[in-house]
Amino acid sequence: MNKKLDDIFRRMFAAFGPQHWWPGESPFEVMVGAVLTQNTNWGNVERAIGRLKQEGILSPQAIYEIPLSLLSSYIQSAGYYNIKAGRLKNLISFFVEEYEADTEKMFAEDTEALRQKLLVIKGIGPETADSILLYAGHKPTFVVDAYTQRVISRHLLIAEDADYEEIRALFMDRLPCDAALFNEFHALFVKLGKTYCKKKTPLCQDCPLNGL
DNA sequence: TGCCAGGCCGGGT
DNA sequence: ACCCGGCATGGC
Repeated sequence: MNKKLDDIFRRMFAAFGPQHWWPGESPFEVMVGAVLTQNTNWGNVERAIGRLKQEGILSPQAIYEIPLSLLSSYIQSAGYYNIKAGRLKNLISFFVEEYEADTEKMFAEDTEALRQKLLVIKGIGPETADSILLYAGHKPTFVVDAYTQRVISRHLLIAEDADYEEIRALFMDRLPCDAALFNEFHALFVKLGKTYCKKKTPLCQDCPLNGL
């Protein structure tokens, strides 16, 4: 394990403890949440998921069959609801048609092969695909998000203009390939980012990573 | 009150 | 191959 990354992980873990991600009750719920949370506050997503439950349609078959306009009205609180309704449909259609809505079957596939298939789906980009693989499938892939990017560029670990795959490779090349580690690491980046590394505060005062 | 949140796509250069 | 506008709600 790379020393600098090890230090970062230890400091974040010491500061915040285990994050218990993903906050969802089933692999399927994680898949839905992964789409709904695109560029969106998690609180708004929870409300949308609650609504889907309340309407009794938080299941692959129900989402597969429901009219697009009705789906978008239920997920309104998550924002971008017209776009996201379509993206959800795309993902769930793939899930139903290719794997009979069976997560066991889907995640039995080779991780890298499945990742490439997810990336073909319209509305599923690298972060959403990796979130599904890691948090729904417990597959060892590193999730990179805006917080991860901001934190590591502020702490001078990588060029500011590094792209997604570059940053993902940085972690995957230097860490043991362990889904539980990747899970906690990413969740801690989000926690740290929310607490100390916001956009508006260029100086991360009291950030546990200061002085590394 | 504006700015921001656990992105991604499509069209233009 | 990049760059940018669009998509939208709710909390602080």
